[in-house]
Amino acid sequence: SERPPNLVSGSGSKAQLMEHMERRSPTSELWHACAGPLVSLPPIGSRVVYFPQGHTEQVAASTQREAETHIPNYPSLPSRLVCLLDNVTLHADLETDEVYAQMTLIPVPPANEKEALMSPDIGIRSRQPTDYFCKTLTASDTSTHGGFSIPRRAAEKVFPPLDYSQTPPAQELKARDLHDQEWHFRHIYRGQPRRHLLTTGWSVFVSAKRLQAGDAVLFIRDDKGQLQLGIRRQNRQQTVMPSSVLSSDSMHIGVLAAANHAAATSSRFTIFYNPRQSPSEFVIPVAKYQKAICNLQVSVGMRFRMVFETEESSVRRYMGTITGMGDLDPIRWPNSHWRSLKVGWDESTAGERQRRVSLWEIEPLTTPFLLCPPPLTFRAKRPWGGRVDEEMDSMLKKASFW
Amino acid sequence: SERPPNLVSGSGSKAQLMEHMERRSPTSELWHACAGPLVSLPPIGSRVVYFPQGHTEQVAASTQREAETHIPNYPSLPSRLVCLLDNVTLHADLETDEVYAQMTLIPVPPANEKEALMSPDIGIRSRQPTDYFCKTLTASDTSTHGGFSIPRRAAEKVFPPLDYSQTPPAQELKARDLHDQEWHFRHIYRGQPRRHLLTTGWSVFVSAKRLQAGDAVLFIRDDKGQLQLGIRRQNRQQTVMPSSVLSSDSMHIGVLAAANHAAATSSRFTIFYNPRQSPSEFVIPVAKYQKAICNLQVSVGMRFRMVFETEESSVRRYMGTITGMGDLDPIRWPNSHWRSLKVGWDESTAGERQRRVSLWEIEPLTTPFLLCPPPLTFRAKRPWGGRVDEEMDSMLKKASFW
DNA sequence: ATGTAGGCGCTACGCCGACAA
DNA sequence: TTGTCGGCGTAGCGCCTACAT
Repeated sequence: SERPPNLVSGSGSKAQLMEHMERRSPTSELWHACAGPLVSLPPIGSRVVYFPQGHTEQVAASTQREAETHIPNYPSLPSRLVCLLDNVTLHADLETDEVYAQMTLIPVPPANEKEALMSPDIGIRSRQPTDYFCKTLTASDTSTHGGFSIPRRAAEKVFPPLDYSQTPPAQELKARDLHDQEWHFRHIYRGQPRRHLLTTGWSVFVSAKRLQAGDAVLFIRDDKGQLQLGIRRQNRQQTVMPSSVLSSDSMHIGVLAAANHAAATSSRFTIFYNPRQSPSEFVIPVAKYQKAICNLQVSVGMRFRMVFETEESSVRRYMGTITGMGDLDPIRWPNSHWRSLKVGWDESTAGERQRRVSLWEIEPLTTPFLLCPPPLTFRAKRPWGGRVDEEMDSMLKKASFW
Repeated sequence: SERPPNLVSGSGSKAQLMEHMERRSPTSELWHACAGPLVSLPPIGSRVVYFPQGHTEQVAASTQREAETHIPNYPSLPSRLVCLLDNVTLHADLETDEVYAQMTLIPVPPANEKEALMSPDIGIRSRQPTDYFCKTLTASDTSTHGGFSIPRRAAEKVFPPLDYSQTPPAQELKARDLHDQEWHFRHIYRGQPRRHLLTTGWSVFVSAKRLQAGDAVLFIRDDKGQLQLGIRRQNRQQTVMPSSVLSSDSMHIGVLAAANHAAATSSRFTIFYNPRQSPSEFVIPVAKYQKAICNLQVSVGMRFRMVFETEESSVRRYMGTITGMGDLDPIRWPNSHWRSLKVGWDESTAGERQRRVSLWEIEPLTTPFLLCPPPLTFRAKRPWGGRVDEEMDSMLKKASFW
């Protein structure tokens, strides 16, 4: 069998020079594929609820420092801020390819908060791409000894079909990463039994991205038929970032002071949301928040389900019971709904699942008890929403409360 | 001639796993060698003057964003804060080996500021190690084609002497980097004409540290005769760090809010000082500050000298003239001494030298005019100080003012 | 269906002088 | 004195199949 031609990874070598310049934003499809099935971003122009508490949790997770006690209080900063989502841009870290979103928020003046909270749910949940696959790399995939073994169904679903009359069938694939950088691979179907492989070009990709066994790669075919590829690193490393720029305390204070100042002046402020770093979303569509707060009557002992991402990047629901309710931080953030529920999980493997969750994260199993009038457009038709909303709807219908 | 034995870079392979854990702080000698000859840190327990303005300049340099206009004002935060330097720890970035210092400061209550400003100069300037060398890497040094060419004098000064009876003379060198990680090199004296080279082990070091031509390595022999090695990267990259954790605005605000809160409560706060990133030192010994403010009568047209670091990491003085005086930011920081002097430089190659400097950075060429009484211990004997102080002393002696 | 290992060709890494500059 | 190059030997990269799970 003939040797493969000398494929040069086109822009791969020049990449070193451009390493620290972002060329283009990732496509929405690729970004969401990397972010995972649980992540959805509220649409630009919609109203959201911002939780400083959740934001500081993300910073703490990034700096690997817990919040210190000597952080100043901002008595005028409420535990939740209703905001206009002025802008959202998608990004990927230049070092790690970790995805994050930059959001600019404009706090709604307190006088208009109530009204804003009633704004309709115009959210179109960003859906996962359909023609994509994600594979966790094995030791063989990342070793220098060979190439990348493509799961059969994955190759047939997303890669262009091979010409099986060739012996062996092979083609050159081009795929663009989150920074719009192009990578070249030789895709071949060979071996006994037959299998799909990426050979030439794969190792330069692995070493350039510093992939290790346990990390995952992800290929999608976009609506133009072009291939894109992304990375999901194993939780292990996740950019520990001791920063050396700002102390964790100053970062913590910076989050609060920025939000406080923006709230006081109704001016724009900017935050970064790292879906795979942050323990929970801290920018929530008002409708989702409002439904959870007003429509659900929760109580200790109540059973619920909650969605989690599986190893294979699909979703799975875990069952649990509410074991308590109350402020996570009664001193600093009294009367906050952030992680106000203490919960226990049914399965014994629940080691790493949170012991505290927020109202809007759970799907109750009992019929909800309505406390507030629903938003005006509540029964209006709208695009296919997330599962939580969908099930809320069906439950409300069953309750036939009005 | 026989082939070299198979040297394995001892901890180099395991290093991957430990990549994100700091093992030990750099030694003071190595840290200062990497920081360069201009950098000195005030001693723990001494009084210092902290400039929020200078601190935000460093943050701006790190995030590559200029300070935005919509940063809130902190009217109660003065442009300079007299502080007790509670602690200093030395560090090196785990990704880049860039050195930085973590300082914890405790603001002195305004009532005691005047007194604190008069505290004696107990500073022992951290001296550069004597047995060290620093070489900027050439294309040959960093290419995969060969090893590292050691300047002759450098090798003879810092490396253990070779046994020149061998043919060729060679030895194994071990050196620890800023993270106390050990690296192994084969040191050989060969070629026609004879020269010192590092061969085996060098390329793994270059690729692990991602060194490029233009970066510099630096070897020192410490007081126990052990070798240490550090890195000074070319200004080019210098960890651009788009962060993805905190917006540059929030960082900026965080610096100010943290200082403001610490000043208001006389409580400890933490800052990072990146000597090779920051345009200027922003934590100054009170004595140095006080001398510059009180003892110098500066005026437009006055000639001065100022110390800069040369390419070869030694020092050199440039001549200039004061062309103006006034606040750098009259709105936000009125009556600040931070970069209050506008200057012009004699040499036409002054492209990258600052157009604005602070009083304590310059050495005036005229006899100083004393305005305030000197600190009590001013004439007391003290350890060998930095050049600026030394010259100040001699000038004051010549002036024979009292 | 796909992870790992043995076989083995060949590239490029890296050790060596020879030259300049 | 020291930067770069042509020369080469060989380690290990990477393409292939076999085999196991």
